[in-house]
Amino acid sequence: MQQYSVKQVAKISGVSVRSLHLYDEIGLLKPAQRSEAGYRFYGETELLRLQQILFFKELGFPLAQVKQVLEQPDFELLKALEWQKKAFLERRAQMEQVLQTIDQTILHLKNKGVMSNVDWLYRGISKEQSEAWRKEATEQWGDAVEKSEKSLNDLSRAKVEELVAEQKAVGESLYRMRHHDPTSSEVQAMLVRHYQVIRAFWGTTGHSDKQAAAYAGLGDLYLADERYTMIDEEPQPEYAQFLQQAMAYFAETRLK
Amino acid sequence: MQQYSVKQVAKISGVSVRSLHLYDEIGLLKPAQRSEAGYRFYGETELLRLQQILFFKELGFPLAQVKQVLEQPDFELLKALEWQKKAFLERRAQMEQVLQTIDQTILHLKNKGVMSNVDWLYRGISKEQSEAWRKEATEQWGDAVEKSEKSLNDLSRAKVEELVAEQKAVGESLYRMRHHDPTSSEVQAMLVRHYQVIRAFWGTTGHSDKQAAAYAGLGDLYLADERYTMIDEEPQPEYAQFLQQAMAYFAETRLK
DNA sequence: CTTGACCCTTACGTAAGGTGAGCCCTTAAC
DNA sequence: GTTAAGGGCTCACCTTACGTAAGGGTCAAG
Repeated sequence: MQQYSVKQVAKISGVSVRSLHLYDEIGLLKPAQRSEAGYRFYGETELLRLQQILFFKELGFPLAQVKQVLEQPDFELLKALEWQKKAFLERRAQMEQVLQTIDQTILHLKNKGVMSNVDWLYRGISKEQSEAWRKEATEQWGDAVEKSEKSLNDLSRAKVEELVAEQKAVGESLYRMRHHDPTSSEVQAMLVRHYQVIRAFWGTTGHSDKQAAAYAGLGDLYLADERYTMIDEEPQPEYAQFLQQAMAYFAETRLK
Repeated sequence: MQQYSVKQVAKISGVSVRSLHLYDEIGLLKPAQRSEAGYRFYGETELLRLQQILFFKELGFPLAQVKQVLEQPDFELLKALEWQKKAFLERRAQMEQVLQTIDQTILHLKNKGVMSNVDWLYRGISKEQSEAWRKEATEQWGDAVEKSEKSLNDLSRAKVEELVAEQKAVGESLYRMRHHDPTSSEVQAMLVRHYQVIRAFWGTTGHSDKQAAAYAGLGDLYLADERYTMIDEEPQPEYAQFLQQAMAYFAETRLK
């Protein structure tokens, strides 16, 4: 029967020698024999068991649970696996959102040159946290700007106030038009003003293609995150939908 | 100006008091003031910074890097974000695979009742590890069975040998037919034998619907993991494709 | 004046090892 | 016969981002 030293097992299995020591120590994987000098030697059986250990480790089980699972009959295993699957699905969903956040942040940064802290700050935060912020943000449009006022160091205070007022007015107008056709001329005309405001906040760099993408992206953002279109603490999904469509159309027809 | 105690900040932001202490200690987030008695008090500015911290933490940055990022200009941030995105995409891809593995394992367990250690053992293992195993598994069909022989305690040794031989023969026959139509009668006839062998290994429990699903699932597995259809260390993707199609057809027409 | 809710610091525990020191074993080369 | 290399062993401290006391100070209300 074949005997393998720690180094050999490490090489075969890809785990470190230290890990093997650890697994031995916690009784997860004991060597088949010890030489007189205390050297560990593993057989085929142990390699097989190591495979199982790595399998469950890869699934995200902590070592203690791996140990349990390998000692338990199949029934428990099944339950453990299904539990693990649920946890995995959750984590994946969360990752999806984080990825979106990263993408949008990158987009914003690229098209802005300078970070204004206006938008991205409030994204990708976990439920309770945003919950808390929501309470403080009674009025979406004005408040977000006000909060980030400090960081808009490239704009004068007067300019900021002007923009806030304009933003507010535009927002209200658009909201009143929420049942119009998003591609209609009156809506699109209002979007010109909206676009100007946004540009003023973001600075006006980059190629026009990129600007189009950025503006359309902002529309998607409104759709993806209800906080952007909340009015008096109430989310407005159809308004978000309307805005997104209008902005996409605007980007397509005016900015390309 | 508003002042917040640790407890209040914790409640607002959702982080623990301990974390705030830690962030203070490592200089990531210092309170605006300390009272005479040493009490920490945070202002709006600090809450804002905390939001940023949480944002990057959510993106998976270690605290040390968060600190760096918040001190660096935007340029570095952009690079960091894109780097992070790549890492994220990788992790997601890996998760996808693990999820598949879990699903298949669950399926196998459910349709088998008893775990045979034949298949699932060799799945979901990282590259280097499977690399090592691959070297030892010169002959896929026979070897995998031989290796798991010990655990097939419900089958006699003679029976196992018979099955191994049959499995081998069937596998070779199927391989020779790999350019035939997967739905042809000669292929499907051979699949009957294949199915018998598989059933013998797995035990024969469960509803026929489930058996159909399991058998088709095994076909998918052949397609998903080249190790199942390797011949002389060479992966055989078209053979895998052929097998998967043939088995899916078989499951659909004979097992439902 | 006491009670209870806060706050502080200090310090140990956690998971899964990485890294290194100090020392022993075995083997091949000189 | 010795020596150097390459393992191997144990012991023990380091890491991340906190959790969880322990032991003691502060502050407002009753």
